[in-house]
Amino acid sequence: MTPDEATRIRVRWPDGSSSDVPAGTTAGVALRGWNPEKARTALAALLEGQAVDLARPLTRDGALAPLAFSDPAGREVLQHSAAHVVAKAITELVPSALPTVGPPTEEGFYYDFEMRPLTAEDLQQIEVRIRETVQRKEKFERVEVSKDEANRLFRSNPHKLRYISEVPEGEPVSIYRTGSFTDLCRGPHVPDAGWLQGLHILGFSAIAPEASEPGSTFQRIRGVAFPTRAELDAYLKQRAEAEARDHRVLGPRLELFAFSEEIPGFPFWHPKGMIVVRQLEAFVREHLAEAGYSEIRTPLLFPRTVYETSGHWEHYRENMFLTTVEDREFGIKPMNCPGAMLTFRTRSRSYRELPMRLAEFAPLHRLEASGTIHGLTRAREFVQDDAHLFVSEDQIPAEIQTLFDWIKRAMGTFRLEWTCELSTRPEKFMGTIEAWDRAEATLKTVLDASGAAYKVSPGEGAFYGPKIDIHIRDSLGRSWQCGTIQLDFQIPTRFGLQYQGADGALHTPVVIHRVILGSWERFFGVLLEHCAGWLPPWLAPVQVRVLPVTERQIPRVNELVQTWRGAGLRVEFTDSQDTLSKRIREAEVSHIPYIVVVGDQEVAAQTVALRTHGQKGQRSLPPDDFVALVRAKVAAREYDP
RNA sequence: GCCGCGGUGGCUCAGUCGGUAGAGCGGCUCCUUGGUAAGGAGCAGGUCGAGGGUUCGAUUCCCUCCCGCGGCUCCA
Repeated sequence: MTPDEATRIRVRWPDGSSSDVPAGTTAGVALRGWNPEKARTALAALLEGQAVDLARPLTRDGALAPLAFSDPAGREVLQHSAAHVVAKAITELVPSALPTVGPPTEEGFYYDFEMRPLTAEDLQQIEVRIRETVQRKEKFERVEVSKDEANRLFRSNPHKLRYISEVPEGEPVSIYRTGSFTDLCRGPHVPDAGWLQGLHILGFSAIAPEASEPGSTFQRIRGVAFPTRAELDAYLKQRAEAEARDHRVLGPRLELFAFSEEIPGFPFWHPKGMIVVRQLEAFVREHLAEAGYSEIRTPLLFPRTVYETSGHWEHYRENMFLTTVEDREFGIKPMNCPGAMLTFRTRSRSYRELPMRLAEFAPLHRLEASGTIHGLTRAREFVQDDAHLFVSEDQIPAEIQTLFDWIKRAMGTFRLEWTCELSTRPEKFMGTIEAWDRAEATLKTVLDASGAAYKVSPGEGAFYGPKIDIHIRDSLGRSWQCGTIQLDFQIPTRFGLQYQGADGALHTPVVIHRVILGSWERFFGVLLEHCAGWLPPWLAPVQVRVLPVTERQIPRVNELVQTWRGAGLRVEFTDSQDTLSKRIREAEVSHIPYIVVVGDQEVAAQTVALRTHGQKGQRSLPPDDFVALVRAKVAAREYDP
């Protein structure tokens, strides 16, 4: 029909070149004409920066680029296409299932359905159907329809009808068909399901029903997709390795900590784990000394009245362990704030005392929902490296800047990647909106000045103030909040805290609640996974294991162990009952960084044979040199042995 | 707390279509005295998560609870 065929349009390519193609040429065909090699790995295209299907006809001049799986946006296209194929399988298997949304995620994708709970048998059936769809290379076809038409198509699915109603009036609604399955979707998608050779279901679970639909049940099925089977296999292998470093497995195996069925969520720190905790404490205390902190110790338990003052009774009671003694209600403290506030309030204070920085490492108890307990990273009892800074408003930026610098340094010591988040006023909050706005603006100013990239999470603040959170990731990529800096204009007022200013008038201080590592528990859990159980020498509970080759060297080994312990090294030795190879293996699986072997040669030469984790082979050196080496690594808190 | 899956010696797992259980590692003992990731032999160790029900008989089937795992919600 088209006179347009005569019309040619100009396509600009990423390499700066451009070509003329007939109007109506699809993005895919144009790409092949430009660069067949790049077109081969393209699963979609970028048209003027916007992801589109390869089947999209080009209608006007513009910039066009291939979109491959290696591009984050391309990866999302593949994940989203995978979600459609999964939804197709589920709706075939359970026709009453109502698809809701199926977005890509950081790891892969999920798709939520209003439907009955899935079972393991369902999963097998789903996988069979997915394989069929992929093998048949079923096409993804885009169709644009009117809103009325879309409403007719999805009339049996209230969720989709709601999404359709959100499309601006007059705009066409796009839908995608894959075989028998039709979904409301903006797209784009891969051309066909043959791109999903590496589609894998990670699992399914119930999700909380939407508030508007009480009584209904929703299921989420999660998965991940790769263009090839080989890429999926590589991913699964890496994932299995990550699972092997789970701190919940490593902790008991390395005798660091354990949990008991008797009291879930409460860590038992074993002797070796306690050594690590003490080292972490020392690390943080060094900073406290440099930065002008004082350490305090306050009650673990407060009466209800104190929590009513602090606001915990109203806002946090359901997460507290409560008890009644002599007809008075008490709560075990879930946070250190009340103790710090009462400490400040002991006597009248002067502006000359500010900033007053009070640190407290006390066990905290929170009645976390049973289903959320997760080893050390989510426990019901834990100790934070906590402090409360009582400051005047003009002291806030400098204090937060110092904290930020320290966080950067600390994370560098542990070689942890971290991300930053600014959380703002939640629905349940104390105080005035004006005070909140001021606090949020202050944090934002400091963050902007620091140059750190951060994301804003509206409504995620604590009930008493906005906060900056530091997140680190565990071995499976789950993100955990560790450090946090929270500005609080509320609690000081509620406790009636005051100091006398230079002007002679009484002022209310601002409180900065802050933790750096978070809690020993969570931080250590993540760190253990990060280093796969190979703690840096300064943290390793046993730094050195000494092995005599035969029992002839036992006296020499005893001598070395005595000397080295005197020099502050954490040393163990094993006797000669097992073969040397066996004892080396035991030391390796115990994740001891330095293994020292002493045989007749070493006794004669007055040396030791050193095997260091992460280094090939072994070397011979005088005992004093070895001590100096380890002490230097420990003193500098070096990460590698 | 919600949904799904699971629970067999300290650990990892096999097994019993209902007739009270096996292995490897680890532990202990003995032999071996060895040169950089598992030397050999023997022994000990389990009321099969707990309680109730069905049954002549339950670790096995059913119910409840506890604990664990994966998600959801929530959080240091």
